[in-house]
Amino acid sequence: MSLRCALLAQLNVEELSGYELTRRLAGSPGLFWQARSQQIYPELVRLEEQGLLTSRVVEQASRPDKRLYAITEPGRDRLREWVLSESPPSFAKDDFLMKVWSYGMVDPAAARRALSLHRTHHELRLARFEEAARVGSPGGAEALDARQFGEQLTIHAGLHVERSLLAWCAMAEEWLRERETAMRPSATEKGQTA
Amino acid sequence: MSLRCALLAQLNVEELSGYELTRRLAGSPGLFWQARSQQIYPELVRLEEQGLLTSRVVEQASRPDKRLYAITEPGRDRLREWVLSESPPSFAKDDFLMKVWSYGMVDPAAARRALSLHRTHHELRLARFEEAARVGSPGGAEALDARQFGEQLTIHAGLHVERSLLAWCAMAEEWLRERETAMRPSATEKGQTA
DNA sequence: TTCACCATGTAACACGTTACATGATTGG
DNA sequence: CCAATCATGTAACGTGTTACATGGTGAA
Repeated sequence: MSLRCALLAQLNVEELSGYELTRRLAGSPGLFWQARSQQIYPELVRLEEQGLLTSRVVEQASRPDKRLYAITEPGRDRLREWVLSESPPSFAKDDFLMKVWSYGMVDPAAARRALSLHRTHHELRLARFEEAARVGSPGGAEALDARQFGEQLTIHAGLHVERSLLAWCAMAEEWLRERETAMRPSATEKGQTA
Repeated sequence: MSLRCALLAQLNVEELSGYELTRRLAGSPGLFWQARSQQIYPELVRLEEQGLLTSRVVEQASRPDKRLYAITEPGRDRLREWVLSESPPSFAKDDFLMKVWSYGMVDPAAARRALSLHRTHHELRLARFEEAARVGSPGGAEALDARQFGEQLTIHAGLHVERSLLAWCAMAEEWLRERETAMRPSATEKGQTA
């Protein structure tokens, strides 16, 4: 439903090919919304059928030909409407937290290792967001054009979330360390229940 | 894939019916993983076919009979393995942030209204997490049993994330206010591009 | 020559949501 | 009598992933 609108949002800025859209959705917007080419190409066809996009083939020497998609007026209308529509927050469906839910039932030391590995993922993501923030706003806090403005907002959302999750990881590791030492003396069966 | 394990995690604590599991996954752990009965019942059947669960029918007077599911040893093995397995962070696929990406292209005042509505959702969720933290750890910081330990960890993850998102909302609303006033003087065509 | 990049797809499957369907008991 | 709660499902659909498939160009 909203891959549809993610594509419209990109094409609202400029004309792009399916290939280039695929690359975009692995870049900065892809930090919180990724999609694969196999999903994108058919979706573009559907959007054109619905009149939200038009396309034209551009012949290229020394490269395969490509089909450039452009947004139409109905497409812009659809996008505008969608952008301002309400959306419930979607921090639901988290694999990792479902695992953490059982951390009281496994060996605390093993849990702590898993957690610390997970933390490295978030450190990496934070670094990516920081990089994106630097690259995306060269003129500093102000002087953002229309596209950069929204992009920077989303990047900062990422920064906020990643930092808070790293803080949580530190707290959780501490909890596990405490649990570890609290269980050590009496833990003849290694404290495993799960 | 991990609804499977979400169910195993619940049943690792106690024997439950499909109905009760449905209720659980709309409660405290369900704050970050929800599933509907229509998905749960068939999944339980599949898990039993695979030998990860067993079930027995309990006849009830004055209530419909119910089928209680219990985890088996292979089920526990599967769960243990899953709990400690690596999972990449999953803050991907966020509808709302995809919308925010286009906030530079719509009327800033309208965007700010949408954002402020979104903020109320997060305020509500934060309140739910705070309530869950209070109810779930009556004995204070320590004295958590095996189940409460993991549950509290996940609840605190929720607390961290919700607070950071509220901070971000405040920042974003401020950005939009600034953009609003910056555009107002020269904005004869109301500043809409999208 | 081999690898990476450009460029576009199809097919099968897994996962999740919506809508529909049934039927008993308890409390207001 | 009506609504809510207990209890369990089926069917259709939409979305997303994995695997498979093709073929040209440019650089090392």
